[in-house]
Amino acid sequence: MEEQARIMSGLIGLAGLSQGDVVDPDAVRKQHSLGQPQQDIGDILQQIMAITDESLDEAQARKHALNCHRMKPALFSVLCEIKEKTVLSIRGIQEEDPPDPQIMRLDNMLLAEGVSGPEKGGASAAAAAVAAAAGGSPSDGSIEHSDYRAKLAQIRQIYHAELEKYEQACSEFTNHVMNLLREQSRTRPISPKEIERMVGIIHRKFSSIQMQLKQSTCEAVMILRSRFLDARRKRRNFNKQATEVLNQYFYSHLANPYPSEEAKEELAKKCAITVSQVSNWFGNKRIRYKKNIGKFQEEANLYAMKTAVDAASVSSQASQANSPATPNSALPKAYTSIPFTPQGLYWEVRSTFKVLFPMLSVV
DNA sequence: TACCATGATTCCAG
DNA sequence: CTGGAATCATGGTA
Repeated sequence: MEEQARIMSGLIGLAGLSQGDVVDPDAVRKQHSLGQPQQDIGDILQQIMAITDESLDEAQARKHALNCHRMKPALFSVLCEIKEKTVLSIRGIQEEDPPDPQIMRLDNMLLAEGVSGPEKGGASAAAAAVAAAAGGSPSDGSIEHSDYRAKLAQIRQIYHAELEKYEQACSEFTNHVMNLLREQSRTRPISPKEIERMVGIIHRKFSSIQMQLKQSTCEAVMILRSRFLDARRKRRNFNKQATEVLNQYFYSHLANPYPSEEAKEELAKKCAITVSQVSNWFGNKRIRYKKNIGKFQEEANLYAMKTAVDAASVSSQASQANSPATPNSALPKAYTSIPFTPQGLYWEVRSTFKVLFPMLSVV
């Protein structure tokens, strides 16, 4: 009975009433049984209205008295339980949402582009991917590639700086709210679960901001990429000297115009172009030569003559004891040591066929 | 401005 | 992965 009285007084205290107002629970019961609840409520209202007249010290003192009440924890835990069973459980249903597919998509893209993820591997992987798409090797070091890499690094830097800012703001805000709630939990019932839930809400809010950041970053990468690809399409004719070197090789290897990897590298170096450009050039040259051998005949003769002249000048410088000049002797060793490949054989047969039967161009 | 030349890209087969 | 073939897109020129 004594305990009950204490709880009652505590609750009344919470309602802002003075403990002296209702001291005896029996008296309360008596009043109720007498059928005077309206009078009772009137009193309580009166007392609530009177709170504003209380001094701050009085209110603080009452608050303190309440906080120190030994039944307070029990009361709060009951209230928390009720709260969870009602309000929070309703909200809880929509809590466990699966990871947003949109944000997963953005994350994957940022990772693939080398914006998020490990610094060096990611960035170089992206550069390599772009280089591969451009048909060049990552070590080409062409202006476009370095430009692309620099721009990507810039985007990456901004992204990480912003992300860090958001994370910091998020944790600061979370801490602030947690402290606030902890503080408030002394004066109103707040369960740890509720705090946790609140933190979750904050994180979700911040992650939506993060998603916006990720989205803009993806857009920036896309724009950069498209610009890069546009630039890639811009064709520049090789200079005269480069074309000469490539043609020289082509016509002096007409029987097997398939430069080895080393030969391609050598040619690339000589022409100041990439290995893939050499491959492209040979691919185009073979197909165009084959399509119209007649048209290229003059060019072929010209380069055959040039090669012969070069060879002659080289052989004249060499001693008589050296091996007799061949069309290839003026070329670097890598050029002359190409094995006769099956493609070469196929190429020769087809070319010969075309020379003999130009009218049968369908073959 | 039309036309051809040419480097690059794409698709496919081996 | 490489090369053939078709195609695209741009450069150069008459």
